[in-house]
Amino acid sequence: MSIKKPTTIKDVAKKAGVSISTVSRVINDSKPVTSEVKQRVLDVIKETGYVPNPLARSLVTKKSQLLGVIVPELTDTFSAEVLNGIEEVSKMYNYDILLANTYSERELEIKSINILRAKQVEAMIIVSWDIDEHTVEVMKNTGIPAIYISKTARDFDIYSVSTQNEPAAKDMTQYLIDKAHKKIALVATSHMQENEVDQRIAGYKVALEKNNMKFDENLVIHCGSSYSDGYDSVKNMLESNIIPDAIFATSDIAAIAAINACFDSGYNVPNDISVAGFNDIKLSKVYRPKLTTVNQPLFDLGAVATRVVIKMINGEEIEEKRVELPYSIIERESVLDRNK
Amino acid sequence: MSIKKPTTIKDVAKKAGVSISTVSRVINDSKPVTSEVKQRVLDVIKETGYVPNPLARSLVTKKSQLLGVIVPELTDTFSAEVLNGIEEVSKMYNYDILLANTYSERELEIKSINILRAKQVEAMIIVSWDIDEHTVEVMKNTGIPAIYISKTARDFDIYSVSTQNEPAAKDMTQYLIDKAHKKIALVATSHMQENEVDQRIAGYKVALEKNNMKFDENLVIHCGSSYSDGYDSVKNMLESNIIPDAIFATSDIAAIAAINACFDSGYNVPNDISVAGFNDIKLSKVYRPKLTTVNQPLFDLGAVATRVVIKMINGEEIEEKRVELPYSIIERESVLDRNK
DNA sequence: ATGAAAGCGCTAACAC
DNA sequence: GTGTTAGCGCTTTCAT
Repeated sequence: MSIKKPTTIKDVAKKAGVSISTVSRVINDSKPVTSEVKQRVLDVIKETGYVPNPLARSLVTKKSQLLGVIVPELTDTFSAEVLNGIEEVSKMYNYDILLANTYSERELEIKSINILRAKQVEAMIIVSWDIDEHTVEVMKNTGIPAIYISKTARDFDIYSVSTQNEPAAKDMTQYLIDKAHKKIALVATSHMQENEVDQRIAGYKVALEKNNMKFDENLVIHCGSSYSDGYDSVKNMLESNIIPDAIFATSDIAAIAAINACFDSGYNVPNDISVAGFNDIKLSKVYRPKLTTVNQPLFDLGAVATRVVIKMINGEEIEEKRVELPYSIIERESVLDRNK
Repeated sequence: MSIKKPTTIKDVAKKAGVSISTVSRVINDSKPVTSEVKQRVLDVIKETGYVPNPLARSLVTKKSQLLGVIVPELTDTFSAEVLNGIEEVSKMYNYDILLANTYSERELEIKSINILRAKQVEAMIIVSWDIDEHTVEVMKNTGIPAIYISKTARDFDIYSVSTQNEPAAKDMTQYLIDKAHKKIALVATSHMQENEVDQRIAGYKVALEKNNMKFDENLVIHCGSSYSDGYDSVKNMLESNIIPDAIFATSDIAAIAAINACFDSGYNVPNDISVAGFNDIKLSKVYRPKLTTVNQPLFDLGAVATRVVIKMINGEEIEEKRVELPYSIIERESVLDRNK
């Protein structure tokens, strides 16, 4: 490991026979410089491989070109894909990402905010299953621009990007009804609290009412978000002899768990029971039967959030505090049309 | 968005009626300070909510407390889990992660190195499917400590962490042989080049030889790493009437693709054909039949790499340049014991 | 158009 | 033990 002191602006200035201010002007294009001098400086820069030290620059400009990103879980498809979108756009705008992972723990969330703040990030993007009031408070107190990517964003007065959950759930339920399903169970997964899936449950209810189908509490299963939670819940339902002709799960993982539970209880999917999911994770295309599900533009969620946050940094006007991206229903194999 | 100028060391010094050096000493514990004075400073810090500006600190200490992490793909389970390990350990050591995603593109890889370097990261962790010579060269030229997480690491004179690929493949092949499989196909997926799976192929060969089974070129399928690549290849093989009694895929995704291809060609897994994978991604526990596969300690790969790299930063001696972590075979349902 | 100099917030000699 | 001061590498007035 050779210890090579990096070239500084001083070195360049000396080599080019100009003052450091001139060098600064050249690299920032901030003030006119005689083209001849400019060229000389540029040559020296190329020759020495000089790279301005962003730390020093940030110290004076107060612009770190850093975006803080807080995710609840890295290994989760949702986060990963959103992160992809964030990464792509921030790169376009020459921002870098400072990453923090919270495992959905409140304390870690707040700690992360403080760390990222200390690191001088210019803005934060917070991905959360379930936004916490205290966290929002802490975030607001920092005075740093922030945007949330979360289904629960509408419960707070914050900038956010999300998908339209209620209509999506309504449409999927309607889709199931259109395919002549009479007894539709809902597997409502929640990460932390109940309230976050409320919108999807609401959508489910709306569709039912619209079709004069009565809402049956027994057909609504609340469970955790893990695979095994979903599996056990559905297994239980089936064993209690509550046999729906369709199951709408509010996450793909739960939907897959439901499919497996059905099979293990002797029911075929989709012949006996149809199953629909939510999220369109990669796996849903691969699993057999291929999952009919609701697609959310995960990448775009991240991309849009990043654009908004960069606008905020630049002091630009934000049209709407809450952006909702469109969803779409992806028809695959796990739902059978029972009309025929 | 209230514009509040953050408290600086000066403000604290003034409020506490001491010099800034004393404040510095208190916050860094770098020199003894009378406990009474210390308390006074601490009080002011608490009162004002002062947080030292790491940028300014880094500028003088040349320690950014930043780790650069380069991954080939964020949405990939492998990267995500490794990243998890990196995140966890770096947090322990008070380092933050600057993230770059390369989509396995050489150019982006090099660009990322330069960006991260400019951002003053103290070390880099590079996750790569297939290490590129030029990239290694560029990296070495930066003089920044680096460690690679890659199967192809052994081809270079670099610090690396990986799993023991060859023995793992050998063992899995042996396992298949032990279960009385006579005709074992190998689906060798590669991300970019051929050479990276060589070790696994080698392991496969070794096991075959050891059991006096002859190596049959026709049973080795080379294909890309995507699901559909794997699916198509296996489908083709089956349609060419090459019917193995076991398929060993060098990735779980390929293994799942193989399972689906078998089913679609009318073969039952594991009754007609056994299938084994590699990686033990989350999905492999959930898929039906549950996948028998090789587990790699993904999280640990990241964790260990981070520890090593931090040691390097601190100028500590590194015992071995190449660390290889143990693997294990996870027996699930996709392989049948044909001895009975 | 260019240079000199101040200063961003902090650490680390160096004095006392 | 504590204060003074010189930078770290850069941008940005303010002169010239």
